[in-house]
Amino acid sequence: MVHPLEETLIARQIAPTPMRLLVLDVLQRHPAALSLADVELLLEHADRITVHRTLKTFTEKGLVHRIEDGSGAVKFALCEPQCTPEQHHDLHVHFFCTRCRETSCLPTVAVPTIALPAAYQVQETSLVMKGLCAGCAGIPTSIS
Amino acid sequence: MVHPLEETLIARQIAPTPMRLLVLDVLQRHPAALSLADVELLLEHADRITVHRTLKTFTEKGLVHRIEDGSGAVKFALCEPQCTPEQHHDLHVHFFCTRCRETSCLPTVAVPTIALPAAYQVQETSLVMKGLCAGCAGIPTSIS
DNA sequence: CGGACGATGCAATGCTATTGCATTGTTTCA
DNA sequence: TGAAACAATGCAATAGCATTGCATCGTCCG
Repeated sequence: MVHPLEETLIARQIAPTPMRLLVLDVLQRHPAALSLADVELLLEHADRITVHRTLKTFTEKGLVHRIEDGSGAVKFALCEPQCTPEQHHDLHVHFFCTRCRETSCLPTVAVPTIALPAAYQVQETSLVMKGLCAGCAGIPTSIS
Repeated sequence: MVHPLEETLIARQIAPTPMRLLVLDVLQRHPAALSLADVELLLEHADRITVHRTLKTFTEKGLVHRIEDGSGAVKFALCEPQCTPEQHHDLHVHFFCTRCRETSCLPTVAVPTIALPAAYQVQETSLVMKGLCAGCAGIPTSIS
């Protein structure tokens, strides 16, 4: 029987190499969006460049989407199953916690339709909210 | 009579040095948001670090706001008069043109109120739309 | 006049993303 | 089976933006 992780990659036409399975596994286990450095740390012995190219491949194949949360580093999170390489369905809000610096997807909060002057052709909308996440909101300010 | 540019700085409690007046002048003349490198180029003989610190000061004093448009470089644009250092009123949509790579503020397009689960404490909302701007939309794809 | 303070500018550094190139591993086909 | 063809990997090196350290300069104030 083929491993579920392998099936996920094959469904996206990505060759299921060991490294890619490891990266996918990390992404699936982690609820928050991960930066390149995050993945590198979580995998211990992984090469930074290989992880970088793996995430690039994943993005091009529509398996993950990029999130620019203003932290300086681009983060990555798994897409919904219906995403395609041409059209990322990451039309949900992303939340960046200024305390724990974690970025999470809020799949239940849709990005509203916004009307622009007719001359504009919109290809993509990115909506990032910043503040305190559910876990950090109740904790008084302190150095973690 | 005090120069209008000086008045703007003094109103924000920023000492009106020549360099700051130059940077402010560039920002006022330019309709699109400018990156650090943009300002540096437009001022020819300005030092990159000084411009950087000038923009940092302007941001802290509530004169300009930072825009992360995903181009890799942070861009800056003048705030509305009612902005304060504590609360930036940049609650308008920003538009990043993927063709001319210019980022512009759309003051007339407000960011809609978005309800999050109660546990979240929102401090800031950033909404960037990407596509073709009014000027580039009519031009057929070509290498500029 | 002289000290204090802020602003400026040069040099150097850190961090993230990215490319070049050689090696490894796997698939394909004769 | 064996060898070419191709993709994936990993080390080294580079590029670009942001940032800090430190010395200098200029101005304001006592």
